[in-house]
Amino acid sequence: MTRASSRRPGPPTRTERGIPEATVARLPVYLRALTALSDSGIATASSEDLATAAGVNSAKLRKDLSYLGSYGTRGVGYDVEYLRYQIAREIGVTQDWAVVIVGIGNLGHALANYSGFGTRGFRIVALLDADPKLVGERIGDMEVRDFAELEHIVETDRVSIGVITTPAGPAQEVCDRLVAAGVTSILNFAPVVLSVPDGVDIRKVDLSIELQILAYHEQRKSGEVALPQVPELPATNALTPDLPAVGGGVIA
Amino acid sequence: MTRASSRRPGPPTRTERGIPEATVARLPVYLRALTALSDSGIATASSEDLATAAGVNSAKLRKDLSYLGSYGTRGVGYDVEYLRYQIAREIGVTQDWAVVIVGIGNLGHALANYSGFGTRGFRIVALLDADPKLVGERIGDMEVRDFAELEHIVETDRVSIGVITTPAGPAQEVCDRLVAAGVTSILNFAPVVLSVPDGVDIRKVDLSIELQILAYHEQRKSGEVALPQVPELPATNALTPDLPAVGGGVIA
DNA sequence: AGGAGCTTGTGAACGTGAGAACAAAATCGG
DNA sequence: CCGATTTTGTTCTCACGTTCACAAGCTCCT
Ligand SMILES: NC(=O)c1ccc[n+]([C@@H]2O[C@H](COP(=O)([O-])OP(=O)(O)OC[C@H]3O[C@@H](n4cnc5c(N)ncnc54)[C@H](O)[C@@H]3O)[C@@H](O)[C@H]2O)c1
Ligand SMILES: NC(=O)c1ccc[n+]([C@@H]2O[C@H](COP(=O)([O-])OP(=O)(O)OC[C@H]3O[C@@H](n4cnc5c(N)ncnc54)[C@H](O)[C@@H]3O)[C@@H](O)[C@H]2O)c1
Repeated sequence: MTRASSRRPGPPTRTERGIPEATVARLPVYLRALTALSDSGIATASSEDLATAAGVNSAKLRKDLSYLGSYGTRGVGYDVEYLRYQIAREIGVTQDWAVVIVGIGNLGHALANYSGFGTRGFRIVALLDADPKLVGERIGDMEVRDFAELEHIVETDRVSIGVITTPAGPAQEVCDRLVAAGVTSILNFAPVVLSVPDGVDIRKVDLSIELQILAYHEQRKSGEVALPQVPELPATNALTPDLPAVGGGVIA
Repeated sequence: MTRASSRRPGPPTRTERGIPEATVARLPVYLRALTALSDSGIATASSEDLATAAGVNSAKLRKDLSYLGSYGTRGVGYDVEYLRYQIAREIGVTQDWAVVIVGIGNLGHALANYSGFGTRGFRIVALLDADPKLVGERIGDMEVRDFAELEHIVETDRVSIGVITTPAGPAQEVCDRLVAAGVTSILNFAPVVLSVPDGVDIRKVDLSIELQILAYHEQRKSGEVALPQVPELPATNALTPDLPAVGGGVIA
């Protein structure tokens, strides 16, 4: 509340062309839905059609789109190609983004083999690993290179996005190197909380967390009322009594 | 406002032991942080310590934990082992959940090779694929089985969680089969919006979307004010003019 | 025993997000 | 040219989530 002139309750905030985060997260879904419609030869779609294709409700979709501008036509709907272009431009996928992947193990290999990135908006410019045995291996039309080349590659290819698929242990160190080299957006698959300086964006993908969230809901579907019995509180902060061993491990 | 007796502003809602969704999503993070602390030999931790380890602010952490009960000690903090057990119990990872993975391609292989699930709370009971060439292949101590065996396996092993790593095309069909077989929680990696009946939970992991969200923020870091020029609106809903080809493709 | 010092648990204020509802704008048929 | 019909863009309201701030409660020291 220090700036932003005189803000009354008003709309969500929308700081000078700033789009609400929840909306930003849905734009890629709309983009994909539009592409699907386009591929089906559909030229115009109503908010209802689009909302169905994107799995949201139509009021939300219209409000989301309204943050970008007025790209629809009342009584008609949206021109699929035109809207697709507008969203792509807003997200920034009209240009190509250079990406490096660090840690070419199980997951790194899968990502490297994946054609979905290359096709649209993202270009993988390097696969990096610290393991000398992996360096030089060919994956598709790329070759695994030594992690030491990071700084050089980032500078040469103007890399702004880094993907971390190393084990949890070295992830923070790798992250620091990426940031120092000039990478300002990071997608992290390692199950650790990474800390980055201001100005660097970080997102994480965490399988174990997703499964655990599902487990929570699953538990309450079946058990419903019958939750496992709670062991009595420890008398004081006594040195941990014998509780069943349970997980959520650091390695998980 | 139809039910729930007389709801005044009151607390978030907390429908009869129901924990807010945002909190549920963070509990696994706390669980991991506690395991890390435990492994470092730390027996007691304050909300501040825990919050730092989990990458959230301490007020939020305390409020989250308060939904589970009063497991801390004022002036002291939380007993690490005890809290870890309580969270694990609440999430439901004190028991093992049987999981099937459908679609053993690049990503399915990576998941199958991953030790992180098996270690705690989740047990992969089958790897399924429709491709006869893959059926029979060994991955670790498991063997790829025919997708046709799904129903049998789900029943025998009481599978409640399914992971979909097939291409987008067959994903809905696979999903329907899973649901029909009795699976009530699904983790989907295919870039499509799956529809499921009430009572089935679904979560998605979508790489392209994550990257596109990063791209959005990246674009506004660099360009800041200088956004690419907007082409003029189409006069009417004329058949789509010549816009640059852009992505977010269905395959992505 | 009593007070000083910490740290939890929670009430209250604030901000963000979702959805219902509707006026405004466009098309179309007569 | 007008009224019926369709569908957007937006307003209003309620629900949810986050953060602050502080009383209550615990430990330890004197
Ligand atoms: N494989 C999965 O399905 C899966 C699922 C969920 C999470 N994860 C997480 O993803 C990450 C990768 O998993 P994985 O199965 O591919 O592991 P992995 O062990 O197969 O591969 C890790 C790779 O990182 C490389 N590496 C290690 N230290 C490095 C460093 N300092 N610099 C550069 N490279 C380094 C290793 O040489 C190895 O090639 C892990 O953190 C894991 O927890 C994996
Ligand atoms: N590989 C990645 O890094 C990556 C990244 C992001 C998203 N994805 C998505 O994850 C999914 C899998 O990717 P992938 O690279 O492993 O693909 P893939 O083509 O390597 O593997 C797909 C597997 O699914 C099997 N399959 C096809 N139809 C099936 C059916 N009806 N029933 C059972 N099995 C069937 C195929 O035989 C194949 O083995 C895709 O939807 C992809 O878009 C993958």
